[in-house]
Amino acid sequence: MSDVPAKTQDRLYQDLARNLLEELASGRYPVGARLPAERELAISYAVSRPTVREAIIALEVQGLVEVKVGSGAYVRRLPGKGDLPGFNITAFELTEARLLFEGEAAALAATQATDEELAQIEGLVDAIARENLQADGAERSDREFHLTIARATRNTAIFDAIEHLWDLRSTSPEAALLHEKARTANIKPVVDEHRAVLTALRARDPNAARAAMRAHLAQVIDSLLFATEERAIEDARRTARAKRARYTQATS
Amino acid sequence: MSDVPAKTQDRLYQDLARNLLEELASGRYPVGARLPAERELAISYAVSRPTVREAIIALEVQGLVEVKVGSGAYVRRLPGKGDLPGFNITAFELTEARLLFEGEAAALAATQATDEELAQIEGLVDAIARENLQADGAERSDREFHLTIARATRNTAIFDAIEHLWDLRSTSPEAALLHEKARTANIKPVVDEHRAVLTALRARDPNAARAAMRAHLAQVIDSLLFATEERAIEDARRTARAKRARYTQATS
DNA sequence: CAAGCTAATTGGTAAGACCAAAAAGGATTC
DNA sequence: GAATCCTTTTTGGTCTTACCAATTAGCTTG
Repeated sequence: MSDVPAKTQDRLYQDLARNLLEELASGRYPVGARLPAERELAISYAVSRPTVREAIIALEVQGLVEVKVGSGAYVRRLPGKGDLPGFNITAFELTEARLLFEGEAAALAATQATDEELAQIEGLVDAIARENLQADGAERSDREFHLTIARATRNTAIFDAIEHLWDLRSTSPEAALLHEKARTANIKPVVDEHRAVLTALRARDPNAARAAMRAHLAQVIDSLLFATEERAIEDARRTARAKRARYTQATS
Repeated sequence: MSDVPAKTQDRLYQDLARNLLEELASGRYPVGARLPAERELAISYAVSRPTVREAIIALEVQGLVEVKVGSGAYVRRLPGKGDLPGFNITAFELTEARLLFEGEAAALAATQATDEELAQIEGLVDAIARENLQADGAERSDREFHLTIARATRNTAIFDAIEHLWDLRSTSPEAALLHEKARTANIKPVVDEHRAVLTALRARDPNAARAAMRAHLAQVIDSLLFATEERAIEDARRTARAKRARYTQATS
C-alpha cells in the first residue's frame, strides 16, 4: 500500500514526538504554555517515562520546547513546515532556492574572498573534474565547492543557510535520487560552469559571479527536468507492466 | 565572571551529545562508521544507558546519526558549523543574510503571490503598526509578515531557509537582545518600510519588491548599529562605575 | 563450501527508586 | 494584615535492573 520502504520502524519515542508536535501545531499548547508533566504524559500515552523523556528531548533539540528543571517543559515556538513530519521539498524547489541564494552569495563572495580561498576553490574545480571521470558518484567536491564560496562571504548566517539547503536534500529520498540521476546523465558541462564561477570570483566581479552561479544552477534545473522525464517514461512502463500483470492474473 | 546567565544547568545528556559531536568533528568516526554500543558508551563516559540514549537521540534528531535497531548508530553526516555548540551568529550577519535572501524572495513573491496572500500581508502591516504603539514587544506580526512573503514564493525550500534564519536569532541571546533594543529605539519608519514592500508586491514588480525589502533590512542594520553604539556607551559607564567602586573600597 | 540454525550482541522499552530544583502551601514574625 | 520564612509537594534528572526484539556472528550441518 505505502510507497515508503518503512525503514527501521520501531522508535516509540518518535511516535510520541509526532503526537506532541501535532498538539503544538493544533494550538492546544500556545507559546509559553507548560506541557503536562512527564509522569502524566507517560500515563496518558501508556508509555514509560524514559520514552516520554526521549520524545521531549527530540522536541527540545529542535528548539520547540524548553525544559526547566523542577518546573516543566515550556513551548518555545510553534512548529513550522520544516518541523512537520512527512515534509518533503522537491528537487526543483531546492535548486531554485539555491539559484537565488547562492547567486547572491557568489556576488558577495566576489568582493570578500581571499586569494587562499580562491586557490582552494580552484582545487575543488579540478577535483570535480576528476570525480566526474569515475562514475562512482560522491559529489563531495561539488558540495565543498559551493560551501567554500558560501564561507567566502565571511557571513556565518549565509553559510549556515546554504549548508542547511544542502542538508535538506538528504532528508528527501526522492530529491536525492533525482539529483543522482541528473548527475550521471549530465557530466561534461558541469566543470565548465564551475570554472566560469571561479573566473568571475577571480575578477572580483559580483554581477558576473551571480550570473555564472545562476547559469550553473539553471543548468542543474534543466538536468533535473531531463531526469524527471526519463523517470516518467519508466513509471509509464512500470504501470503498463502492472496493468498487464493484473490482466493476466484476472484471466488465468 | 561569565556573562551568560548559566540558564538551567544540569542536562547530562547534553554534555555527552557535545562530546560525541566533537568526536564526529574530529573525524574519529567518518561517515558510515558505527558508534560504540550504548552500553560501551555508558561505561566509558561513566553515565547510565538512558543518558546515552538521550544523547544519541539528540544527534539523531539533528540528522547526524542513524540508529538501526539491533545493529548500532551510524554516522550519517559530519557536523557543520550550525551543529557546533557555542556557535553564535551576530545580528549583523543574520540581517545581511536576510537582506540578500529575503530580497530575492520578495522579488519572486511579487510574481507568485495570490490576492489572498496580499490581503493577509496588508493585515499584518496593520498589526505591526498596532504592536508598535504598545511597547510590550512581541514582534510576532513582523515575523509573520516576512514568513508570509516567503511562503508566497510557492517554494517550500525558500520558506524553510528563511524560517531557519529567523529561528537562528533565538539561538543567540546576544543577537536577540540587540534586536529587541534596536526595535524599541526605532519605531516610526518600520511601518512605512513594510508598506512599501506591500505596495511593490501589489504592483507585481519584482525589482521594486527586492529594492523595498532590501531598503527595509538595510534600515534594520542601521538600527542595530545605533543600538550597538548605545550599548557601548553603557558598557563604558558600567566599567567606570566598577572602577570607582573598587577605588572607593580600596581607600575606605 | 554453502545453507541453515543457534547464540551473542545491540537497540527498545518498562518499572522502580532516589536526588535536586522549583513551586506551592502553611506557619511565623513584624 | 502583610511579608517573610520554612516545610511539603511536585517535577525533572539520573541510575539500576530487567526483559523483549532485531540483527549479526559463529557454528553446525548437509
